[in-house]
Amino acid sequence: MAIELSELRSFVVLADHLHFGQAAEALHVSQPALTKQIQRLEDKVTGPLLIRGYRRVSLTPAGEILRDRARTLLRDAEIAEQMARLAVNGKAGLLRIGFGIASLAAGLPEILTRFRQHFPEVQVAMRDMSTPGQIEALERGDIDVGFVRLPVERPDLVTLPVLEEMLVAAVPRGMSYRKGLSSLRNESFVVISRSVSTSFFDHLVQTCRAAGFSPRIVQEVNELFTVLNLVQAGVGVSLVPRSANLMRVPHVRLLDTGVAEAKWKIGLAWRKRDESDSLVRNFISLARRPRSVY
Amino acid sequence: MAIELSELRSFVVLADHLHFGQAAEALHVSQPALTKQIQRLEDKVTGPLLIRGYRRVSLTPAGEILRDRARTLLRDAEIAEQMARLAVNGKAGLLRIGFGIASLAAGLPEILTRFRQHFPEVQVAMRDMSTPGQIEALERGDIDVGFVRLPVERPDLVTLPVLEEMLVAAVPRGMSYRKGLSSLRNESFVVISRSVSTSFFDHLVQTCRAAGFSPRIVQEVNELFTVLNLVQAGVGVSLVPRSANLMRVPHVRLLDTGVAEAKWKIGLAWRKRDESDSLVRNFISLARRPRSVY
DNA sequence: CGATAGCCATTCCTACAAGTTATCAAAATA
DNA sequence: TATTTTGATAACTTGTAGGAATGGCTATCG
Repeated sequence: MAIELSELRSFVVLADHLHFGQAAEALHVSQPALTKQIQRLEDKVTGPLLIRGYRRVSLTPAGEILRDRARTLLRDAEIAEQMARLAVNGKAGLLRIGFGIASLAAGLPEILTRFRQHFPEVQVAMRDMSTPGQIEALERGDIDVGFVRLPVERPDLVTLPVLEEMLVAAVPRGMSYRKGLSSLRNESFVVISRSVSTSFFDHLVQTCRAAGFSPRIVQEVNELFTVLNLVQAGVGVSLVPRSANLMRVPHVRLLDTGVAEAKWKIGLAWRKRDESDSLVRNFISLARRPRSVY
Repeated sequence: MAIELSELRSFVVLADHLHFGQAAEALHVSQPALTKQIQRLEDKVTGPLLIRGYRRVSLTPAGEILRDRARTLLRDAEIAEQMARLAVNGKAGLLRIGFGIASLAAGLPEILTRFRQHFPEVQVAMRDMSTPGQIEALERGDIDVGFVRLPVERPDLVTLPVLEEMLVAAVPRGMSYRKGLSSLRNESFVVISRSVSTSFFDHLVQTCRAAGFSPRIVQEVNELFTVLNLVQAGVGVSLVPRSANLMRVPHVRLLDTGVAEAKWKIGLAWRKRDESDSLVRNFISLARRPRSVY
């Protein structure tokens, strides 16, 4: 028979009181019960842990060693139980989140901040990847939730629309925009590289097409922030997510395209079989709750 | 109710097998018993640790966390039990040993070596102190055993003669020693400082007195080895423990004094109330066993 | 010195908790 | 639809941990 934690708990309390009666009271058991618990423990370690003297109980050297080890053991057990309890409630563990260009500027940072506040014990791993990349990563189990461009139609994935995003024209101050998007038909375009996000790039081209022209792309960069700065510098114009206004680059105006195709939905995606995973569930329900946008 | 190690043991085995029937068999219990154990555990952490699918049991994220923590916890518990078991048998713990000038050269190193071989888990702390210092340290509980000059007469201490030691004359090669110790009546003496060991110093003077003279002390040093080297260098002569021959300083002869007072007994001393301390008992019984001397 | 008090061990009994056997229920094959 | 696999449930049994009462040892006190 191996040692049980309850025995160690009793032993540690006894080691603190050095008095069977008082320790028993502290443990809410009768004194004979404690005596027998300690005897069991002493049987298991094949020797005495305490010296029972007249009105004086003291620890043997072995008892002192076990007391010290038992203390840390009990603390560790406490922590293990606590962590498991947090984990089953989705309050601890590891959540791997995929996100793309647009979602970063949009609601993601705020959702993340809120999630961190609610579940400080959860480790969050962020992975920057395109929507198709996220879908593949979800199916392969490399990430747990993704911020994807909707719609996603996969039998094993579930999605939840989180917000509607739209492309707006980013033009330097002073540039004419009388006729809406088509005003930019002859301008130079600075865009995020197609290799960074195929879908975003394609969507930009698509939107221009809807306005009746093909954008003349003169520069491709990797960051949305860079795009805006190049627009400010007069290198060209661009179409960016409306949420880019959060970046507040001066002298750059963000203007409605007036084109229906400019809009798209961003949503959360996760595995259907993770519906029961409380960590994922917690994240979803937090993202679902109303939040300030822009 | 708090978690018990037996529950964690069952859970870990189940997490390894991922099959209730097989895990139950491995644990030598029936399958329903295991099912209930796991249910208890899941109650305690307030949520599921396993997903029971058709022909497929798998761990929840919380289950994985608990499995990992449980494993280290069980290992630690194992170690704690093992250490306690060793400790009650006097095979682990801390033994503080006092020793003086003479005992170091005498049997101590060998006893120590043997003790280390038999009880490798026992930490040994050595403290260099005189016989009266050791007696006081024993009574104050600062050391557990001491190598002392006998006799010791204290009601709360027990002693065991270990070996008989005697002072021998240390003279440089070529010096006359025809008439025994009294040959040295007019020589210069190099001795160990009285502040290092009062009893040793006094014993040296006592021995000379028995030979009919008072030693003329020209130098006091702190180490026996230094004494021998000064003798070799011709600074003077001395009386040293016979066991000093182990140091084998060349050109120094160690010669019998022919004086009964030169002899004394070295013994082990320990607290009477430590008779039940298996660590001390083990050391004593090892010291008691026959050993090679010189 | 016998009486007393303090304190742990022992004994005996009860009750609950944990185990066993037998059976059920769900899900995927064949 | 019958069968197989596998975990959950039900009903019953038993081991054992805990409670109350008692015993026994030891130092102190009147």
